[in-house]
Amino acid sequence: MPELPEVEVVRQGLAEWVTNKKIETVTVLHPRAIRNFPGTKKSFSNQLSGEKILTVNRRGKYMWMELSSGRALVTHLGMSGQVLIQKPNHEPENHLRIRFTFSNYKNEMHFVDQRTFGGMHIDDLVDFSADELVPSSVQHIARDPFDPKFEPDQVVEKLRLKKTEIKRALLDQTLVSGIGNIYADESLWRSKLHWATPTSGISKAKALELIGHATDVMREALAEGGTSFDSLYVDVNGQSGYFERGLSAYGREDEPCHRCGRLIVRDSFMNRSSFRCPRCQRLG
DNA sequence: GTTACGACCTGCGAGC
DNA sequence: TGCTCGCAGGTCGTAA
Repeated sequence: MPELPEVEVVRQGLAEWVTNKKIETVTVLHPRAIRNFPGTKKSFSNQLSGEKILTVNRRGKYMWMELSSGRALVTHLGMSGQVLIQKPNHEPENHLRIRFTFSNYKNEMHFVDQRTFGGMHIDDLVDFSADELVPSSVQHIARDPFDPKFEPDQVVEKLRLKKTEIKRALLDQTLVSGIGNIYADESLWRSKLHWATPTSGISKAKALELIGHATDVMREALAEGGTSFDSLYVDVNGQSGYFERGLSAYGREDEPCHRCGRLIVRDSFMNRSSFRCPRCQRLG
């Protein structure tokens, strides 16, 4: 599932291949892929045709391409989204949703999404802080740990004011962005915290340790090209990452804890799974 | 204002 | 073999 490291891998690939490329045609093959765009498929295509891609940026799991008109093409991969660079005669993917061609580049850009939780839309760029523009639809997203201006102290301060469970807070993209189910479980395992620990009961030092572990585990994953459980997560060239073998909790139900040997358990949490060591990560 | 929860969506695998 | 059902989970809207 694309979380911060996986989206960053895609962003880096896109920055390499589509910067300074001029969009010629845009074909929308599934309406849900542009559900956050207020216009029609045709107007989406018309608004993008002729635009030059200047930069490829990211905040948390949101990615956007800054366009020559001053607007942005915003992309969220959702659960199964991929942005692929393909040769012009490439067989269309089963779940190809949007196809882009360029006037000064022979290859195509394909937005592929099996579960259609992801999508693209066009947005205005607005001031976020000094010399920093973000799409208006991304304004509410907090800085992620890869952001040079990310301040762990501020996150910890806000986190400790919340009245909720620690994992729920980690997944709150308005508090700290980029963390999804996989890296939340890994950070909690490294910090020896149960997912249901109340945020109000966590010391400042422990909360800082947790944010530090979240940052570390996502940096390690980025260095390995991200985490892949299946063919749903790949980079722009269709290659999978290798961090799955670096995981200590997520997806390891009934396997021994790397620290104490007890078998990892799976709990149901927020209608999804949460993996933890029953000895290292006890509640209270 | 804050928190909790259901809905959205599709392919895959387990179970019958 | 073929069918049904549960599961995967990021985000948003709505209810409390």
